[in-house]
Amino acid sequence: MTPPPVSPELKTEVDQVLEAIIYLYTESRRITKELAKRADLTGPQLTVVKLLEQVGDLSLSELSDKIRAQNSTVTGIIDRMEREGLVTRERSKEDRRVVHIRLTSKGRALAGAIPVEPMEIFKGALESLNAQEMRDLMRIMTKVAKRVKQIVRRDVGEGDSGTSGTSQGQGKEKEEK
Amino acid sequence: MTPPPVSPELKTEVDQVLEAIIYLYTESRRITKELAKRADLTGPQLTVVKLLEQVGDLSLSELSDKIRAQNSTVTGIIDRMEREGLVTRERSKEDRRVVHIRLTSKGRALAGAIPVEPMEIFKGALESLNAQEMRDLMRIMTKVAKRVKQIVRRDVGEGDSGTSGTSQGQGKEKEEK
DNA sequence: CGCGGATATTTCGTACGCTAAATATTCACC
DNA sequence: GGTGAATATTTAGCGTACGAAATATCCGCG
Repeated sequence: MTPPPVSPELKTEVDQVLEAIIYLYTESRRITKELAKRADLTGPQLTVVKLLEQVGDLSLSELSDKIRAQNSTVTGIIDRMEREGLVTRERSKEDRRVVHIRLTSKGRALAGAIPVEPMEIFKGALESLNAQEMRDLMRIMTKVAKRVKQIVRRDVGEGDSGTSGTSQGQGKEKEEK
Repeated sequence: MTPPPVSPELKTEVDQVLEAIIYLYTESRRITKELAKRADLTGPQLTVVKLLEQVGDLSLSELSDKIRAQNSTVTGIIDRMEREGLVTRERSKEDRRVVHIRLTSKGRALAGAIPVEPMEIFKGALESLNAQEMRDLMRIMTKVAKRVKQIVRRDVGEGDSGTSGTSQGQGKEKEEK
């Protein structure tokens, strides 16, 4: 992680909610990692293996979409998985720009050995909510997400304008002694 | 990020909530990065600069706690910031193991030039909720977080043992093979 | 005093993750 | 039927992130 919180000293309601969100997110990554380690995989690799097991071969771009990462990132992940003999690359016959990623039998065996998707734990917790809470949560989260999108589009979208400061491109430092 | 979702084809309520959470989290990172870029900083660096501006000098360990990262990670971040003349390292006099991180005037100027903490945007969105929603959200998120902690402690905590099925507390999932 | 255990930070090695630029192909259109 | 815009993937460079091991100190205790 990194950018998020800054563990607040005095907590407002907002801070608490933020903290819960951050906790859940980081925890989901930790859990993925933990589960993955048992199979000598990394978090992203476990995700890929489980995904391919479920939906079959995918092109690298499709894979990137699914796991929400850039192509260049996935290239690296697949490189390492290929090196480990978990997947193979196969150039598409119809469109030779495309590469299909396929699980090897070793990769498939490994996927089978890992019982649940990491996210299941997370889901399990959400499912402990009753119907009413579930509805409320969904409605509220959706509202917040939408609101963030608005603010982002307005405030951050095309930045600058008055942002006078910021830019000390090269001013160079020479303050201290 | 990476481990999380796997963009679901059919979305249950749970999936939607998950997606909202993931969206909010990744968006908060994206925003931090975006704001940071205007000052020629990275996300974590902006976080550090803003933090030091507000609370003053911190030891490296204190800093790690605050931004929820490992010491070794923060060492790297501070290395680069020191190189850029944004902060200085000062060995503590009382305990020579400790290093105090201090903003330089350049770092301070930069911090001053950036108007809001990135998290403010996020908070702004949460604040658009009415009192009732806020209470609900806090209660629900806290409950979910607590539940995840339970499951984690039981299923993932100390690995192996009989954890064959990573079984969720509630019988739950057993749908797909 | 001197030793062993605890604590603070750094170093090392590996894996993401992103952007920008390079490559390789495909496709549309003249 | 060739050329330039689009698309798919890879390469290159930088900055996190983490765990484990190395370093340097500090501290309590005999």
